[in-house]
Amino acid sequence: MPRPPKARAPLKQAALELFVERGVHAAGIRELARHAGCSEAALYRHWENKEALVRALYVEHLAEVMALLDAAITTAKAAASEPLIAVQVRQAVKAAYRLYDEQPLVFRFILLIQHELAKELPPDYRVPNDVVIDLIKAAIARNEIPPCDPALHASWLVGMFLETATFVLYGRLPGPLSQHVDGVTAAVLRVLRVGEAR
Amino acid sequence: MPRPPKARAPLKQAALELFVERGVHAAGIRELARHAGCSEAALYRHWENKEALVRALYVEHLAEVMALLDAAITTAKAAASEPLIAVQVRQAVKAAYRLYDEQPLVFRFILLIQHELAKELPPDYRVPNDVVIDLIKAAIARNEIPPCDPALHASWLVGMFLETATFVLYGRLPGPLSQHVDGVTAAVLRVLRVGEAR
Amino acid sequence: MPRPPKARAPLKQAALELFVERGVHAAGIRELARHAGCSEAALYRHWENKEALVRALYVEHLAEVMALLDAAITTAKAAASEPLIAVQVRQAVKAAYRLYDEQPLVFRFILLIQHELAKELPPDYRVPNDVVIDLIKAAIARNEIPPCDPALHASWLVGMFLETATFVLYGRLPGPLSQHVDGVTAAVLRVLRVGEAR
Amino acid sequence: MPRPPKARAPLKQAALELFVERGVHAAGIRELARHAGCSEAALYRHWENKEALVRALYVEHLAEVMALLDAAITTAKAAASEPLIAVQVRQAVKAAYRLYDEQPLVFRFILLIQHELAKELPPDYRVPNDVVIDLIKAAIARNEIPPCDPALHASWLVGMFLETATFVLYGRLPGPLSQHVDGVTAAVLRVLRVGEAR
DNA sequence: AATGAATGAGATTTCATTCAT
DNA sequence: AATGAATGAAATCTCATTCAT
Repeated sequence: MPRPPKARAPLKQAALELFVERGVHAAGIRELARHAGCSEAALYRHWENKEALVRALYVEHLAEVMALLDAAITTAKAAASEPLIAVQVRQAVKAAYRLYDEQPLVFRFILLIQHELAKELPPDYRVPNDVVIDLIKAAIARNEIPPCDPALHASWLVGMFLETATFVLYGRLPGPLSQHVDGVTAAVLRVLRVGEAR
Repeated sequence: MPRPPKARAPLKQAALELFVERGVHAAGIRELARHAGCSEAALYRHWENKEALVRALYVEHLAEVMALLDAAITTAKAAASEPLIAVQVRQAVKAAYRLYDEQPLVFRFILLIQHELAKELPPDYRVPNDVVIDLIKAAIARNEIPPCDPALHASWLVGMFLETATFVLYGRLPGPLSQHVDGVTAAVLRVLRVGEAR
Repeated sequence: MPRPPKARAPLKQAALELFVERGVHAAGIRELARHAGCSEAALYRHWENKEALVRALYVEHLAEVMALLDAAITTAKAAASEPLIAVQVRQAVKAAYRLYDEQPLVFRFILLIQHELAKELPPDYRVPNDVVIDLIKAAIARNEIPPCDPALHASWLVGMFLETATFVLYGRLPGPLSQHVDGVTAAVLRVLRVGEAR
Repeated sequence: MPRPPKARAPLKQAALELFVERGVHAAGIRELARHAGCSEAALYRHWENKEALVRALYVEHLAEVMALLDAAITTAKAAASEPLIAVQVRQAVKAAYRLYDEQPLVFRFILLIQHELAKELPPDYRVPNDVVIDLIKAAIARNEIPPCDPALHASWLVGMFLETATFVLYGRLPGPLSQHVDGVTAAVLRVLRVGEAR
């Protein structure tokens, strides 16, 4: 029975904090180790190198988010008053915004490095954007919204969703972010023309 | 009479290109100088250091964008068929997206570093977000859209606008970006409930 | 009739100020030029290079000090109550301390770089220390003080003289330095055993 | 268990040698490292930067000197023929000059950078000058010397003490410095008017 | 197993000086 | 004649990584 690794979790936490606070490149191994309360060499026991730690963090947290979204969307049930897409959007936004409020670092970290890491992921790697596109396609198929370009509309949904969070982050909107779930949902439904389907 | 500066403009151009292509931190002074065809030290005659060059680039191009938006918005005229806000949004989006298509580097550079530099600007510095907020306030005042939270709705407009560009940038949507002007405008107007004002 | 050089004097003044304030090496040509209100290249019109400027400043001001001391010493007249050496010491100290109070930069500059430049001067170059040694030799010859090692006693005179100034400089003693002329003189005379000659 | 530091001591020794020999600024990190037989980066594991190394050297060696002086002064015993102050001065000068003769680098290093570093020390930091001032105050209190301004007289003692060393350093006086202990002591006692109290 | 030391490569920046206008 | 631009060389420092204990 091997003893559990002692430096792994603190390093991940320190990395999350420092990467978000100071940028991935600006946070050096020395700082990381100090923050985590371990040695600099410890990192190399658990990951190949710094870049691998970054990738691992990204992939793991992205998987969390994906699971969150998938759960929110697949468990959604249409109600008498509301089509499925409406419930799905609300649930998804609610789940994501709760994550933001509870673990802002995770959310911000993903935002922060998605652009840098976009090229490194395998091209068929499924990301939240894909979830949204599929969501829209399904709603069209169910005739809940008029036919439209799914990618284009997905970009709008994602944009509204993200920028609300950004505004809260920079203090342009009051937090917690969760209070804006209904607002965002309503706006999204307007963009999708829910209920206007032929 | 000293000789006229010969390295300044090439350095700015090289910075724009390399910062966008490889990231601000990954592009080193050596590379900048090589691209600009000058010595590394030349940079330090024109800017205090690399960071100052980044800031200068950001501020200058941001001013360009602000001028663009202001011009688009102030020259807009309401038509019989359309309220002023609709024309303003279309003009603004069109102007910005044309910039993106014609000088993608400028647009991408601003996108790229806005988060890093947000904190460095003086807190009362007027940024595009402020333009959008004012735009919405004015539309409310003119009774063209129902009363709403201007900052919240601004975040949505900005989000839709930006994410469309991001999707094009990463190949999720086809370019040129200008072809999406009308789509974005229509979606924005739906979010603002143009014409639904009581 | 050539026009008088315009940058020479300001550069010398700026050099004196900055060299004393920040150290000879820490004050760069750029800073010098800015302080002097001229171009960086101007320095090279008037001196071979930076080092030559330093040397020139040193030599010129040292000559001033030497002239000061020589004048003070040669114009001194013995009185009924006081032997010549006593008057000479008082006059010399008075002259030097007045310089300190009126042009502290000159005094401090000489102190500052004497160690660095000691090696560069021609070995027979006459410096204040030599003046003091000669002063003591003459006093011995005149039988005003008992025979002694002139260099050794000179080191003490110079040490007392300089350290008093240093204490004032660092606020360990109150200024102006001139108020300490009589004290230093009296102490010096005790060290020299004036009046104890056999 | 990491490996024990192997570069720290050699770096300190090299710094002492090179700083004294060529000046703090003229001795570069490369030269330091070469002399110490380690990499340039090693310096930065043990000190924040070059300046911190200089400061550390200064503070450490200054503490040595202070301990030396304190020991010399507190172990001094008055004799029938000599008041306490006389013995204290002789012991202190002897101890300090022995240090000079045995470890000239230490002594010269302190002399060399005292002016640059004076400002950096905390204002209440106790330096040799303070020891001398206290020495004089105590002698006055014991009625061994007439009342006088302790700081003023301290400046003279320190000046005589230091300048003797400086003269030896520059070859104006023969070495070893220790041969001048009695001379300096006698001169100091004359300045202090030992035995003239009352 | 785990540490802090050590390192080579390279980053940014400074400098005194020369150059082109 | 006088300037600010330009520059090569070198300075200081940082970094991710490897090493010896």
